[in-house]
Amino acid sequence: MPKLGMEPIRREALVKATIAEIGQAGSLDVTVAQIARRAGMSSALAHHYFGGKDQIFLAAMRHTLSLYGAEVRGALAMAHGPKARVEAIIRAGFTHSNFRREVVAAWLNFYVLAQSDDQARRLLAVYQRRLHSNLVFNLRPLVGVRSAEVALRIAGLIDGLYLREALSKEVPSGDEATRQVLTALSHEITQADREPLV
Amino acid sequence: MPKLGMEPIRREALVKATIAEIGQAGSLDVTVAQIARRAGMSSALAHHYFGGKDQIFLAAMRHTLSLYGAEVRGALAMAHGPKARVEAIIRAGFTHSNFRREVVAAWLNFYVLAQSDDQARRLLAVYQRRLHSNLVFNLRPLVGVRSAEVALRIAGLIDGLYLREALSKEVPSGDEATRQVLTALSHEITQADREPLV
DNA sequence: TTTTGTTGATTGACGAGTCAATTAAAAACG
DNA sequence: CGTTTTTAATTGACTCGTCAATCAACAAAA
Repeated sequence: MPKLGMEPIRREALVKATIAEIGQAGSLDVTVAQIARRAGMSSALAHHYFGGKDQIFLAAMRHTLSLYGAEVRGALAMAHGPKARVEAIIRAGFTHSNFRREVVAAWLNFYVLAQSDDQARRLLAVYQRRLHSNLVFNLRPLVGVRSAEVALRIAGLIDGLYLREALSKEVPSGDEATRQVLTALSHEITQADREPLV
Repeated sequence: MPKLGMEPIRREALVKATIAEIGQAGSLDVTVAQIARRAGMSSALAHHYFGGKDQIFLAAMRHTLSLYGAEVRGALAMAHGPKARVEAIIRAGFTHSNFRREVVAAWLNFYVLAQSDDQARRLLAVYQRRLHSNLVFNLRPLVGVRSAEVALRIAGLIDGLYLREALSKEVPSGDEATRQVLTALSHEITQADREPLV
């Protein structure tokens, strides 16, 4: 059986299975055996490749975050002008691939994990900072010095809508959430229009 | 030792200890023994009064939620006029007693629990609906028919800022968060001013 | 003597992590 | 080109620890 070069394949399968399992359970109370079974291998093999449960979770987290990061970068590359760029950032968060139930559940649980696990916390912090500075930078031409503050509110609203999605039983509607954030954004811009320099 | 009427005292101690323990651990991975020790009794007694771990968590949840509910009602009673009432609702969420690290951590974990536990989900849903309809009702005179939508954004922003607080290592600043939400609120109102009927 | 409070000890289940053993591909060798 | 050796892949069985839940027993108030 031993075909060479299985490692990357197994790792990927495990990462995917982890997300799926977390999504189904709705929590991190998921056994290595469950994950391994879903990925079509023994739990011993999962340990062999990842070393431990923590590592598996971390890998799944990195995967989710890097997927999100790629989506943001891709959208930014297409967009011209600050407003389009901000919109691109907002839209990326609610893309179909980022806004599926399982992925949202994974995010929520990563937040929880980040409260006790330092590596998880750092990982999340990196992505949060990246999102924030992306927003601040591109908001500057639109809302001036209020840019930092506006970025906080926009990012906060995005997080909040994510959270609500995690709870609702319906199929996630990224479009609706996007619309809400874009509306908030337009309010912020209008406001800047009224009081150009505060 | 057996003094009569210990039950309510023990229950309360356990509920408080549960919140504290969840806050410290940052997760629901907390043993009954830990909770009981913090509350100054044996784990057997905790089981005796609550029946099981789930019940203890649920009780802690109800406590947190009812505390929050009381705060909202109290603030609403004081406030006159729609704008003051909306502000009161917003402020209540970031009160010192509701915005301590442990309480925020508890909320976050309750969200997670609600994904898998139906009782928890229902409990949270009740409070979310209550908050929502409170907002909608009082926003009506301020923003007209957009009231439902605005309530969604305000509530979302509140949740989002909560979430961020759970992660940040600093001491929670309720004032700052309140300011952000109030600013968003004022944008919404201004907007309504411009386009009275959409 | 009944009721309420209380606990130490125990049970039973579950799950993370380890290990020795097995398979088969690949590489080294003559 | 056969043969031997190494190496990656893979797992079943096992260990060890933890923890929820139970129970029998004791203490003291009513």
